[in-house]
Amino acid sequence: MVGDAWSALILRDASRGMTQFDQFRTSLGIAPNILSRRLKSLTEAGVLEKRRYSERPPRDEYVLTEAGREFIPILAAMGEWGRRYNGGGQPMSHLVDDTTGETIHALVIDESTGRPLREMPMRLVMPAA
Amino acid sequence: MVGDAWSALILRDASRGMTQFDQFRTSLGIAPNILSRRLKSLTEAGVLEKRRYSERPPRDEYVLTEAGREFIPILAAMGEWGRRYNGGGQPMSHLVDDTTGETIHALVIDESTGRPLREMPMRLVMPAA
DNA sequence: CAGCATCCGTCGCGATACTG
DNA sequence: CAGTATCGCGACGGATGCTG
Repeated sequence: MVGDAWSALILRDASRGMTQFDQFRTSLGIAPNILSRRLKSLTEAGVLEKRRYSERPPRDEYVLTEAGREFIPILAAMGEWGRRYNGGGQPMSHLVDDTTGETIHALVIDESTGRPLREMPMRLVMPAA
Repeated sequence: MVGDAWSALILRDASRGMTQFDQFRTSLGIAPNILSRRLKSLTEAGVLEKRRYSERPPRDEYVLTEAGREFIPILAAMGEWGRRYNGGGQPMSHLVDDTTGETIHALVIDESTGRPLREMPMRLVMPAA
């Protein structure tokens, strides 16, 4: 779903409250036809929802669905990883808690035990063929 | 890094202990030239390491680096997401704790507060231009 | 402001054949 | 077992122009 050059960035911007076509366009510097294509595919994938917020003139906005909102932490985890292993000491964007201002470090755990997945021995179980 | 059709699947298989060219090839049904290309790019990305384990005949194996191992939980989180929002009730592969047999549910939290990122108000801070 | 239509270049994948 | 060489195709991104 985000295996292309732009979709992940669009979702990131959407999580920051961006909703309009032109906001995405100017924020990302993406060609309008490409943005249109990606917004459509993200909508069809069920992570964005197109909503008409004005009839005259007709205006649509794109907002994250629940599935889309639930995907944002994964983007955050990818960001955390990139900062650690590909940052190279350069200053990079990062997340901060909007209430305390503290830097956020994304970590993937097992929900029931609370243990980091990184240190858990696990097995992938395939469905019955 | 995994924005193509195969790299994520290769890393997944590598996390299950797969190391050899032909293991990946038969497991995934990928064309050999493509596999070669992807193994090279993943190696250059620093998530796989090529190691010679036999001199005569020359044999190499591909093993996850620390960066590669640290990426696996992110794949797990993506799998969890897909199961929830794109599974459609169909039987899918899932992770189990290898010691207890319990099903693992990946969750992204903030490391210092322990709160799920999903329910945290956050802000993306850009580096100084 | 919010797109769609068209055309075009590039890159990644797939199939096949071949090598040490 | 572990790749390389070659070819064709499709998907994606980019530029440009047009519409309501």
